Amino acid sequence: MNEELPDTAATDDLPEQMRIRREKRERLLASGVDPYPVELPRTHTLAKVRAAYSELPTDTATGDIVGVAGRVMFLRNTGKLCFATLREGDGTELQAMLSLNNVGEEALSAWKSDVDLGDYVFVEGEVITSRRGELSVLANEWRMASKSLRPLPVAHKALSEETRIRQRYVDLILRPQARETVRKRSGVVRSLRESFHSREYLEVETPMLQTMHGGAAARPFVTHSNAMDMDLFLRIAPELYLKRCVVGGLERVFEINRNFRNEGSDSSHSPEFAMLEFYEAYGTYDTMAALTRSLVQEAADAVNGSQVVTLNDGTEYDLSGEWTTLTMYGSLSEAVGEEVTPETSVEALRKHADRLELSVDPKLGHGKLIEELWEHLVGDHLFAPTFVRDFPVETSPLTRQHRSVAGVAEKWDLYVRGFELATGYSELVDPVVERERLEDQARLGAAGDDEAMLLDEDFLRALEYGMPPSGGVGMGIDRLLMALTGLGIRETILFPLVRPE
RNA sequence: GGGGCGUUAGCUCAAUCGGUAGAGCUGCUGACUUUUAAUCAGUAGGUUCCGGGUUCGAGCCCCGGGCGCCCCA
Repeated sequence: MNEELPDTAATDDLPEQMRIRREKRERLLASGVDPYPVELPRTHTLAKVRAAYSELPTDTATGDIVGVAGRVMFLRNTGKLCFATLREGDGTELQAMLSLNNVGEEALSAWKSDVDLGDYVFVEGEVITSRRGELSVLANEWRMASKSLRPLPVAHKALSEETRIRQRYVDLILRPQARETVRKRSGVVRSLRESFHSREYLEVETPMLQTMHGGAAARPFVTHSNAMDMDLFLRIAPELYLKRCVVGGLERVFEINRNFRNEGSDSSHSPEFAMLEFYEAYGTYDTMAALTRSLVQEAADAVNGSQVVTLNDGTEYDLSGEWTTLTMYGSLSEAVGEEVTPETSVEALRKHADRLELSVDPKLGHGKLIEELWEHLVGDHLFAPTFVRDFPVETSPLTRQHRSVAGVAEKWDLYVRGFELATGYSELVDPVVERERLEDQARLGAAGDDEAMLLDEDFLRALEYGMPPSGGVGMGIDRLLMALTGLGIRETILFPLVRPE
């Protein structure tokens, strides 16, 4: 953004309200007052004053002197008595009062002429309650702590969604829920880490800049290393590195970090998103499902104090207890009213699609058709937390075949409130089969499928040293927040990608 | 990729058929020693997203572009 410099020439072009604030800053400087002092004799946070004097009756003077600071969120100046509501980081507010008797004429008139909504100020004075019972600091002295040069948007009208996202800092100043969402997110991530640490998992950080992308079907972002003179990919998944960790004997590992997928964004997709992946030696897709449920329930408890969470729109969502488990073919058979199995022909599946007036790409094979039909008939209607398991082998190339059911893979997806929250596997660890599957994928890539993977020889070499039987899970952090709050993905991500203004 | 809608004061929004761009809050000046979206009086504030066109005259109509939202693929 090309911002105007605050020199005199540019100042003339600014809107009146910004010009006035810049003039106030200049005036303070000219009179020897630093509008941005380095240090303030603050003795208490606003929260500490509130906590210490929570029981103070109306219209009481304590004789206790404190120094407090905060952003001015409310101003009410009368002739000889001024009120301001100060606010600090967690949203705690405390009133400051400036009376002619206590601060004197000069300081009071300086307050009235210098302080605007949005400024940070410091106030030193006595803790009292006003006649209306409001806990307040009755100032003996005040100072500018940081002069704000931009007027805050009016507090009584909602900011447009675009402004909320583009200027999240303003959203955070104005909207308690914006602050609450950030705290919830932090609480969720902290809860996940604690859940893993209590289960003897190690947190690792694997490459985000990769020479080959893999571990998922998605288009990568491409960048370039000048020093190495080669193209690099931003990772689409950490999977192949986390499996290398398991090969190396790190038998329980997790990673929470960003993935990047060069695809569109909508209410549940963002090109840059936070992902949790975790792998456990000797785990299976059953044990991983149980662990995933615990992680989500523990996160709900941590940030909501309950496994029944209250969503944005006021409705409740129950995450407690056991969750429903379906098989993909079983639930699809029930939905179409006819047995569908891994042996069902492509023609038969296409007939079901036609009958449902679901237009499908004629190039789709059995696996993709099954998934399309399933999403349309079953997945889109799932609301309560549900594991759907045993996917077509063909669409899960890096997953183990089911130990006893032919044609399906030991994979589940977790659906919550109608969207996919997580996916788990009994991992494929046979290096020969893995090589076949990856080679098939690489051939698809050569044939022009942008979502196919490259052949990662180093990953195959790692597997050839032997990977213990393992379970693995990927879960979207942004989506976990969506599940726990009912918000859209652009509200759970602090600074979503937007085009420059 | 296709279609629809939007873009106007610091913020949220009006503006009839193409005919002087308005309101609320905010701001500024003044009054008020108990305010909680204070009240009262006065007052200021505009590249109507950008570029071109039609017209006596364009926020409005036409063409192109930017940004955003929604629906479809």
